[in-house]
Amino acid sequence: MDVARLAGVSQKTVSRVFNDEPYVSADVRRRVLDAAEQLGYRRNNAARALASGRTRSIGVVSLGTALYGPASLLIGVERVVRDTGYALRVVNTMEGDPAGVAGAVDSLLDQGVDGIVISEPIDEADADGQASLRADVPVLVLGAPSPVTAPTVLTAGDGADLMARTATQHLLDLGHVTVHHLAGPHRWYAARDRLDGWRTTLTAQGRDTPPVVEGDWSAASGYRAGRELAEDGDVTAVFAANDDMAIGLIRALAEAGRRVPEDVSVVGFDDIPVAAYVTPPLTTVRQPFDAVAQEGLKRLVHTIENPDADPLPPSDPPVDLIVRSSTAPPPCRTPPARGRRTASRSDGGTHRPSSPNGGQSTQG
Amino acid sequence: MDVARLAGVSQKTVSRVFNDEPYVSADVRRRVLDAAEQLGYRRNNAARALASGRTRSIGVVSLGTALYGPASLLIGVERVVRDTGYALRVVNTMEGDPAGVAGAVDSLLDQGVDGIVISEPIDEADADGQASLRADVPVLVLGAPSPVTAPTVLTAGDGADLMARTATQHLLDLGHVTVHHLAGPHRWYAARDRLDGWRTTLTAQGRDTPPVVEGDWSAASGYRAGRELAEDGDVTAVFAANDDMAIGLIRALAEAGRRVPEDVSVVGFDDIPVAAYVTPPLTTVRQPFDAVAQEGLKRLVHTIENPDADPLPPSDPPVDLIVRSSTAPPPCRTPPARGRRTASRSDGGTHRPSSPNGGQSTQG
DNA sequence: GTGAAAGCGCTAACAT
DNA sequence: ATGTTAGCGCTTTCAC
Repeated sequence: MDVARLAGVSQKTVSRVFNDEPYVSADVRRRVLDAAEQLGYRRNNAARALASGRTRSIGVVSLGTALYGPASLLIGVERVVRDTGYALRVVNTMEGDPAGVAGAVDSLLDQGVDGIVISEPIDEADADGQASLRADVPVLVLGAPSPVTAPTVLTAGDGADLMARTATQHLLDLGHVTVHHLAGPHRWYAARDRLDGWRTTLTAQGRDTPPVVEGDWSAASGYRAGRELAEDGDVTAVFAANDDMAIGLIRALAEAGRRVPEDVSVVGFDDIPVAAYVTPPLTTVRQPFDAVAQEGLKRLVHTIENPDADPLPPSDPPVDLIVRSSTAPPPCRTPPARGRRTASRSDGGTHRPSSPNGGQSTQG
Repeated sequence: MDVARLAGVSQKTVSRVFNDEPYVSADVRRRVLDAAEQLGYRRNNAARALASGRTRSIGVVSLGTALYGPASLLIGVERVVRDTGYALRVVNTMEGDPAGVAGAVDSLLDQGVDGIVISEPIDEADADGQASLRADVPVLVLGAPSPVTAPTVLTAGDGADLMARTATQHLLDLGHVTVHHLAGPHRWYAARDRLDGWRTTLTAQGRDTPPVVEGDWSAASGYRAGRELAEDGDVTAVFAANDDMAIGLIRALAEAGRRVPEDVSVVGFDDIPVAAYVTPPLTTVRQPFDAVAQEGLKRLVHTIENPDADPLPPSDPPVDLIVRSSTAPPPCRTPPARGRRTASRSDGGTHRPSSPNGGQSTQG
């Protein structure tokens, strides 16, 4: 190694300097650093990985979608991974991808990673996929438990259940007799979590559990669901599994002459950036993406670096319900004359004195 | 190597099989594959990289934001990179990050990548950063030219200019006397491109160039800008540099009693998923993220694998203006009685027979 | 068509 | 505090 020669020391000493190992005199350290600087030296990671058996990189399996949730989670993961000194390798899976998550994990294993993060897992199409999801490095599953075989399997961010309960409860507290649910695709753990939270809250209070309408996270699917729901005069409150669907839903409701929130209250999920600015400003649950990523990665890295120690215990992230203007008490039980609303026109309730930025926030 | 022993061949032959090199008999290939299968063998990438001097991975510097544009671009890049057989390393830069893009590039170089993609570059805070952005591998800059020093510097996706011209022209064609512009942060190349396109169109037709209002891409900033613009009775058309700002803008306009599109037309940029479902459905320009990523990466990989050949020539992506309901001809010059609209309420034009999904699309 | 030898640039283990 | 010796698992080069 040229740096060693230039600094007049052994290769091993250079290695020591760059790895911040003890037992290098200040003088030697300086000489090495200078020599390296002068030569524009940067240590070869491939050689390092080969010799040490560790790649110092973490792989993440992410959904190939610009949906706010998955994208935010990925960003959070990147930041934390980099802070811990690891590099990040990313592999996306598209929904319906034949190779799926198993294929993505495999490709990460091929590349060589010290740990794997599976973000927002969904069920694979074929049942036999179950067994094939195995890794020989620790795995962190974000958003839900998942059938993975690995030396250590960690879970974080599975708090959607509680958040969904909070959202549903908010509607109930407003006086609604029951709450309808516009769910995400059933294959998504995240969607099932939210659905469970909703159902749990309803049954715990002895309320009716109306049939679930399932969307695909898109505003378009929310719109379709909205047309359906608008038919049913009994619907006074809907909890949508994400904000995009809530927005589509509100539009369909408005077009059908059902005002939000006067006739129907809607709660979303995610708190996407435009949520405060649509009409009406959306009441929603903000997901703590960064906190989840941070907490999960901390435990994953701990496990990577202390394979024999006990894994760190999980900790629950906060629930953050943002109350804006899409929710209100239900309309009076003895409704005014049916002719009261004109069928062909609608508005989203902009007549309220509005301050979109705000919305009171409730920690729970 | 155990596989070699089990198959009764040399190490080199195993290598040949796994690299699809010629000159291996079908029989031997089978034996090797079987042995590998049996042993659960997967080749060690670190060793491969060390011996060959190529890491077969590409690094991408991305903005650490869930904004639709950057996120979509990243997804496109990942897909294409994986299709070409490379691995993807990701480093995010936050706006205002002291290390910035230069730091990100450096960390990628440290990790060892064969090429670098810089997505959506923005100006660094300090002027002296210019010189430090150098890499010893080919670089692809997505979205704009950028001062980078590297063996090869490629550019793709710098067509925002043309798209902005199309958007502005659409408004002019509708009969508006001039068009206001709600720009993105000036530090972003993408924002400047759009601004340039807007200005060019206006001056080319001898129109007035109203002062630019600058936002930060967020709906909140669009809302602020909207309050300002609503004061000015001359404003009949606004081209917003992204959809989020357009949505905030529309809300502010609505609150001020200015109807969209009857009083003011608004065009957005991006075509985010909810664009068709907000009120009114947004006319916007769809960005061809996938096409840009694909085209750019194809050229980058070509350069990586044929360092001495001439780089492939760039090709222009299509422009896709989606006309929905937020644009219309300007109000009559001799306006109807002022009392026609009730000041305290507003709607976004939902009275139109609406089909949010649609919107006619114009290839240009 | 196949194999032998050398070495990529590090780190691990053991000197000194 | 610093140096020596071995490899890590592959690809390269050249020989057969």
